[in-house]
Amino acid sequence: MSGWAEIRDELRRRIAERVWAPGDPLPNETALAAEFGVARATVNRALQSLAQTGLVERRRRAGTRVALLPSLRATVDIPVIRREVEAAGMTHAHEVEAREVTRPPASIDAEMALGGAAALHLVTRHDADGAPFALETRWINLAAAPAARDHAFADVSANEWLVRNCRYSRADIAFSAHPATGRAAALFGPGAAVFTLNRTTWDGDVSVTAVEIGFHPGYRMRTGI
Amino acid sequence: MSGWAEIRDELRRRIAERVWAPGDPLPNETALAAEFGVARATVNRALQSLAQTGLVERRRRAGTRVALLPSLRATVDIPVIRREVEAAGMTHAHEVEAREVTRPPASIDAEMALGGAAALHLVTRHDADGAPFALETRWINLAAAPAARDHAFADVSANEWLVRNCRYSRADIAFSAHPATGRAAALFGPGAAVFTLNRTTWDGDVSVTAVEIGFHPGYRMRTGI
DNA sequence: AAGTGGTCTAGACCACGTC
DNA sequence: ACGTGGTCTAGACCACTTT
Repeated sequence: MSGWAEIRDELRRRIAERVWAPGDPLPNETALAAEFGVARATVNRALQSLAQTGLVERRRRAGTRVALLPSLRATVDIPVIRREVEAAGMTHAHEVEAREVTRPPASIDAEMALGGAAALHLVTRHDADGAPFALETRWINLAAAPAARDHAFADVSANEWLVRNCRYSRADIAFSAHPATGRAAALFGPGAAVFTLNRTTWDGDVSVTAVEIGFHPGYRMRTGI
Repeated sequence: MSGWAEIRDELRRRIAERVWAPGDPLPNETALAAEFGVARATVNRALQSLAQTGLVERRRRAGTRVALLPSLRATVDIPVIRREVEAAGMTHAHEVEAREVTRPPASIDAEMALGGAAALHLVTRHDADGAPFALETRWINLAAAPAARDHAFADVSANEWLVRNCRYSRADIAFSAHPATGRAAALFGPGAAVFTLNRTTWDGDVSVTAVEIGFHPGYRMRTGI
């Protein structure tokens, strides 16, 4: 019982066994360090790890308490689609179905803060072993990525190209479900429920790209704690 | 430029500006510590933070490199539904629509490793301002939570009761989209696309509960980086 | 005012994986 | 074998927030 991970596990065990019930305060770091015979920094590492998952709440002066309603906090990995397909042992292909420079609809213009400027619009289909895997509808801010205007995105998908050639500092992400419409209905069947990922990427105050990815029926995004 | 967060930001800036391009190695911790005039532990903290988001990859002896394909890694907060509704300024109510002790279908039996034992089956509806918000279908392993057999779950939802009264060490989580069927079709409209969360919770090798929550059309689960 | 967690230091040893 | 990151220590100062 000396590493911070072991101390984390022991604290987690005590919380699970109600040694400290939800809402109860834990001993302070100095006391725990003395009990486990380690430096305070080691206990601090363990407690910060527990706080990150939401199991305990820490406030200066007030101390550390077991969370009353530990809402689960999970880390999801949002992979590059090609990688995800290949990791499943399937062959990935992608095809540009539409590509044009045009003014986006008002909702996209507002979300990307384009101020009425034209943007590059891309519709791309990802296939896994020849079957439609995901349909990607993307807008690229040409002010943030001017080189995209001259790129066909035939070999390298827009996502991979942007990841490699554009910088970004922040991303807003949302998951939802939508009935298949338009092209998605043709690919996935009318009335299919499409798992949808929306992501808007920012470099400082400038939007880089907004993308909506609709996944094939049966797609599951998995994670764990 | 002294705190670990400032050093993290500076390193992130350099990566964004291609001082170190994807795949490039960063200087080692000792060199960075010397450059920034801080202790190595401070640089270590900053680099661990970057590694956690997937921006850099670290291996002993091989050093730290900018990830080739930085797949986005986001932390999603899976809230207690009552909290989520109330946080939106709406009134939460929930109603138990079905409750029985029975043997679950084979898929649940396998997923929860029940070995054919009966479990508590609950169907619960969550409302926000009187409108259906989510439909919850839950199985509770009575071997792990025997007290659940005598609990009506009228006042406190099963989720909150379990969080407060059961321990768990691990959870598998999956998100997907499904067409509304059965009770969900009645609540959300036939053909609605239902954002679905599946979660199985474990205490060691014993499953505690498996729950499927279908959210109302229009529900979005948001996060960011 | 006082006690808590947050962070930093300078040094050390170790585990690991690449060379 | 050896250089890297991973971790730990003992001490210190600080920021914050509650009392």
